[in-house]
Amino acid sequence: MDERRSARRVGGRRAGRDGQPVPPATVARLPGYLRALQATAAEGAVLTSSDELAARAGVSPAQLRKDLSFLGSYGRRGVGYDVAHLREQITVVLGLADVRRVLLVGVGNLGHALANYAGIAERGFVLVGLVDADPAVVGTTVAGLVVEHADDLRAVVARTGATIAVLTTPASVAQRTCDELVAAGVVGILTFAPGALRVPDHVDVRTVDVASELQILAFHDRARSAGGGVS
Amino acid sequence: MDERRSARRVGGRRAGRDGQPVPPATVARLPGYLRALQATAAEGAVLTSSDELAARAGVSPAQLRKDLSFLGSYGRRGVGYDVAHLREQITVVLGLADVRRVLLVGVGNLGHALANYAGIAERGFVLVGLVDADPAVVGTTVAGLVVEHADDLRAVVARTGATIAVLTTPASVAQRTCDELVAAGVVGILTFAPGALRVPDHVDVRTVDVASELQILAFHDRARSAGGGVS
DNA sequence: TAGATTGTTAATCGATTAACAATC
DNA sequence: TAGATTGTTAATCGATTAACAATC
Repeated sequence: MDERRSARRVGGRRAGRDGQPVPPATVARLPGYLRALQATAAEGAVLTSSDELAARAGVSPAQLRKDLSFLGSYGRRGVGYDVAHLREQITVVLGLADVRRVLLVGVGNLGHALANYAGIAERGFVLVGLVDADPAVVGTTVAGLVVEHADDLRAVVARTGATIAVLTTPASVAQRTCDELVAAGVVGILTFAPGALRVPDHVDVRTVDVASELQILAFHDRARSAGGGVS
Repeated sequence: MDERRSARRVGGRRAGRDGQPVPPATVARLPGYLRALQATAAEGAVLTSSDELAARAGVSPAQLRKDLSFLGSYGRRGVGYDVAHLREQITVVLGLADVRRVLLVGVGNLGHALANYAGIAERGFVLVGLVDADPAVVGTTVAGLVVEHADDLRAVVARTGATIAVLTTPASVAQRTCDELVAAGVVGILTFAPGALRVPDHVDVRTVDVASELQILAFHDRARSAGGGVS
């Protein structure tokens, strides 16, 4: 086993260059750094600093340097970071060196919007399939793909080689669909259905719940107005 | 000033019943508990336990009890929690006792889908306005509301009394639109545009970045396949 | 009373921050 | 060399977990 090629795991967490695991909180910020670097590169800058990059990403310079230190030492003291090189390193760490294949399940209003969302393709992914249970939707073309039937989900995953799925079905069928995706071999699921999904340990779930986000905002809204007394 | 009615603040964080602040991590889980309680109530249960509720919400019973303890003591030892009462308490804490008015800015594919998303109304919010910069969209009716022009944003906020905004504009105009929302008096913003938004301290921002979520999933996907050697 | 289940405590764990030595 | 900026350390802070006394 070639240690330079293989990924070493430390306590179930992917190891960085030096064998240290990358903390989840750091992983969650890496996409923001990558995006900030792309903006910097677009302006033609060759070098950048933790100050500049942190400002763009909306974190503190200390936080940024700490995060990058988990990946390795990609900056030069007194100089800064090479934009192209750091961009490349983060791309590799995030697993975006190879394009990831994404399957979208549930082509309703939201699924339709996401299928046409350019940001997905721009940031390392290919949409390889669309699946829905509604006969009226199956067979139609959305974002250049023909929508296939939910009954064929397993075959679609096998044929397309999708490893990541976006789940935009009604909440009532989310868990069942999730189970089918897992059975088909998908290892990452981004769900927009409210409610917790149960998955085996080797599967990763991220949940976007719009109403929950609004409720969190409402908490602060209330905290703000309650003291002041708007009357 | 009546202490029983007014909200006390501790270090800028809203205080719970006993004056202790509610930790952000706890606040972020409250919507999940509320939803679990609604499901429990829908099944006709009058009492529930930390075990059952935690399982539904996808957290540990210890976590749930700890979280609820920040709000006060709403359970009975040896008995459990009264579903209706706990539901009411969390609703109040989250600031959902009064319906919150939401403005949606950017009626493209995604904005259109969100405007029609029933979950928003079901969970304590009213959509009170739609705004877009595209003359082809302004004047059309979406989700029962006539889309107004972005130039009138300030007037729309004033007229509708919206305190929370959903931002689904292109990334290029997100910061400018955000500034206008803040100037108009909005105190909570849920943005779907990638990239950090700068806002004053009294404004709360939550960001949903679909591509970032996928990239986080890609990290784990890579971690998984790199060790195993698929070929 | 006996059994069940909360609310709270203390211990552990992970994340953030600040400061500065290393080094370009 | 002098100035700049990283990478790392140590301190602080916040979140999670496990255990159990309180109490229904």
